[in-house]
Order: sequence, then C-alpha cells, then structure tokens
Amino acid sequence: MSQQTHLTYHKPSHRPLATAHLAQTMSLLEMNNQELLEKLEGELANNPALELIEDQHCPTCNRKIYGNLPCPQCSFSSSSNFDSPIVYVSSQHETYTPKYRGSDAITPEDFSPTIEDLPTYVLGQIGSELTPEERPITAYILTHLDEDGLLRTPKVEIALYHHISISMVDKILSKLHRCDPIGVGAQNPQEALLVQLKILNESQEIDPLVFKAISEGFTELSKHHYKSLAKSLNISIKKVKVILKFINNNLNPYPARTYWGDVRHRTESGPVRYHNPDVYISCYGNGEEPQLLVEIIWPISGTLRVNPAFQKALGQAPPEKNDQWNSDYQKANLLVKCLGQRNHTIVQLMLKLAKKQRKFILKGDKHSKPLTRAKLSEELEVHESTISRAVAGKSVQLPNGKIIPISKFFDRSLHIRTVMKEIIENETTPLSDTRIAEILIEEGYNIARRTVAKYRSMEGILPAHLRKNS
DNA sequence: CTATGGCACGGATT
DNA sequence: AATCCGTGCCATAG
Repeated sequence: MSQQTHLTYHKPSHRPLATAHLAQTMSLLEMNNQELLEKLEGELANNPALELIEDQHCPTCNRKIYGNLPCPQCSFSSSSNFDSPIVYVSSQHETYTPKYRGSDAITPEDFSPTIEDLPTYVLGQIGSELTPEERPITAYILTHLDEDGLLRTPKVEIALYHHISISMVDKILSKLHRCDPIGVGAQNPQEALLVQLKILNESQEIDPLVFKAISEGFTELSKHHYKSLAKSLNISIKKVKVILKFINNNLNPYPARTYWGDVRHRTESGPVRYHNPDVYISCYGNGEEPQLLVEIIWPISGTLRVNPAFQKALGQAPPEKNDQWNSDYQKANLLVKCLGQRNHTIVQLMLKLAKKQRKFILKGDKHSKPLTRAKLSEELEVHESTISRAVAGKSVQLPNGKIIPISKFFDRSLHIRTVMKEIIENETTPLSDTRIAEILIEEGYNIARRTVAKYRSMEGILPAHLRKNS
C-alpha cells in the first residue's frame, strides 16, 4: 500500500518540512491518550487554522470515521476472516469500567462496558446503607473525587462546608472505602493502599512487613528506591521485591485506575501511570473463534482538520498578519497530517500485534509468544524506534477486562513464567528450583536453574522451603 | 550437603 | 549507548 513509504521514518531526508514532519510524528507517537488530549486541546486553543468538526461519515459505507484516518470499514473490511482482527479507531467514549483488577475469572461475556460514571457507580453500591443526613455529604464527596478516585479535598473543608464533625466525615469515608474500586475516597495513594490492605487483611493473612513498607517507606517505594527502602526497613532487597510484587498484584494506589504497573519511568517525575487504556481489544462473536475487535481510542470527540475558511482567507490576510497566518496554516496542516500518520502507525501495529498474539489475548498469559520489537519492525517496515515509541507508556484493555501495558506483548518470558506458576500451584510437595527447572526442560523449555529462581522472585513466589502446600 | 540469594558478566534488545 | 535478561560462580543459611 502507498502509505508504507510514509512509515519508513528512518529514510534520510533533507527537506526541512520533512524533518519537522518526522519530529512531530515521532513525538505524537510517543504520547498516550492523556498526553495527546492535552496537546490537542492546546493546539486547538492556540491555532486558529485548526478546527474540530463532527465526526464524518464515510461516503461509501456510511460508517462513522474517527481519528483523522481513512474509513476503517472500507480499508480493512477485505480481511474479514477471524484470523485478522478488525481494527478501527473510535472516539473516546465516556465509559468507566469498574472492574477492580485482581480476579482472574472474568470471561468475555462478563465484560460489558458500563456507561456509569464513577460517582453514580459508587453511590449505587452504598446508597442504601446511608442515613438521610449522610447522603448529601456522600454525594458531595463523590463529586469531588479526582480522576483517580482520590479525594484531594481536605476533610476539614468538607466538615466545615456541611457543618458536621470530622469524625462524621471519617465515618462516611470508611464506608466509602469499601466500595468497588476499593479505596475510593482515600486522601492520597498511600492511604488508598493502606485501606485496601486492611480490607484484604480481613480475608487473608498478610505479611506485616507490607504494612510497614507502605506506611513508613512510602516515599522510597513510590520513587522506586528499593535499596534505600531495604536499608531503612532493615530487610534484604529481595524481600522488598516480594513486597513490591504483592503490592503490584493486589493493591492499587489510584483506585479508579485499573492498572498500576511497575514500569520504568519515562520522566524523573515518577513511574508512568496508566490511566484509561489507549486501546481496547474485544471479541466479536461468541464462538470458539471470535473475531478480535481492536479499538484505538481517540481522545477527543470529533475530527481535527484545517479550517477551509481559514485557508481561503489566507490570500486576503492583512499584510502585518500575513506571516502569522501562514505559519499557523503550515503548522495546522502539519499537525493534521502527522496525526493521521500517528494513528495509522498505531493501527498497523495493533493489527499485527493482535494477529500475532491472538492466543495470548484470548486464552491468557500462557499463550503469549515471545516477540521482539525488532522483529515486528521488520515486518511492518518501520524503524525499531518507531515501535518502541508507539508502545512506550500505552496501555490496552483486553477482552477479559484487564488493562495491561502494551509492552507486555513483548515479554520474552511471560509464557514460561506462567507455566512455572502452574507447576508450583499444582505441586503436591514444595519443589526446589532445581526440580522445577528439570520439569520445565522436560516440557521443552530450556531454562537454567538460576533463571527459575529469578522468575520465582519476579512473580513474588516464596522459595520452596517457605512454601506450604495446599 | 543442598537450596537460594547476590553479584557480575556477556549477549541481546531497545 | 543504555538497559535488560539469562546464567554461572560463590557465599550463606538451614
């Protein structure tokens, strides 16, 4: 297809426009939805040459088209066997999906996006438990939650505003904390973690060190300064990692976010956080072989284009404004083109990924195939760094409702780790690392004993002698 | 003596 | 060029 040439970003070019084009496409590619949203809003506010129009309908198939892209239906419908996923770009819908991660057993049928917003959703759960006096206060609190489900407004303020005591506020908050995104209404990530931990503790035994790590070493924890954390708690770094894994697996500092990964940080300001997914993957059809539906989320509703009226007016610009207008026009034009290209790249990427990792998407971690960015870049005929940029810091929601970073599609050892986990779960008597390695080798995974130990610790599984059997 | 964790090296990936 | 990952070797705990 003709676009392929546009995708080979590594081709040297001497035209200045092309370099600007290149630079902008790359930076746009790196952005996830949140960042893109901010960027677009900024551009729209500052550049009169840009306009946001209603989403268009495709002239031939009359489907809605989004995201400054050609019609998805027409360009992709040729590949409609179940092997090739349908890919399309869709506008950001206001769905809040209240799946609190943790339970594995969410099947595609269970998963239907809920159209409620967070306050409504939470209120629906506890509405009946509240006394008439508590009700308006709760509503007030809920509407003051930030996008992460945290309550940044000081308690005192609420108490004063409603002329009630702080203990009253506390009482309501503690009820709130137990609602579905467990920990909603906590004052900060730290409190959210503690609340979740407390509730979890009621149903299972929890290492008191986890409490200590969160309450005393939270700053180190959030900065990923594990060595200093280990020192201040006077435990081994190994132990810290076990704790960390536990936290990552079971707790969520931002209750309304579905995912918090321990991912490398992109900026000094802290770990990359996943807000809403940038891509949805869902199933179309319920059979054995459902077709995959890949949805690239476009952060704004509407399509961005260069305002034709502005373009017309260019010729009649007042002389003193001429330069300004021209540059606005150029910039707008560039942005629109780059956006289209960014989206095109992401679409191609996700299409390929969905195809390659189909089993992983449908059947879970065990079927993940080791895949490197390099290999994919070869197939897509783009530069490696293009893939890296497109993948970095973005997240995707799978048909089972889990939100994972896209980089998980490139995990080299995910499948072995899951097989290993299964072995350990099914063991009758605790198996030593050596033994596990032997079993894995028998099953065809060539792996060293030392590596088993590494995987174990990655998964937060205790060594054999500390494991008791079930 | 056996099972694991720590450190560090080299090759692959990004 | 920087980082990640699998491994081997050695120290330590049990």
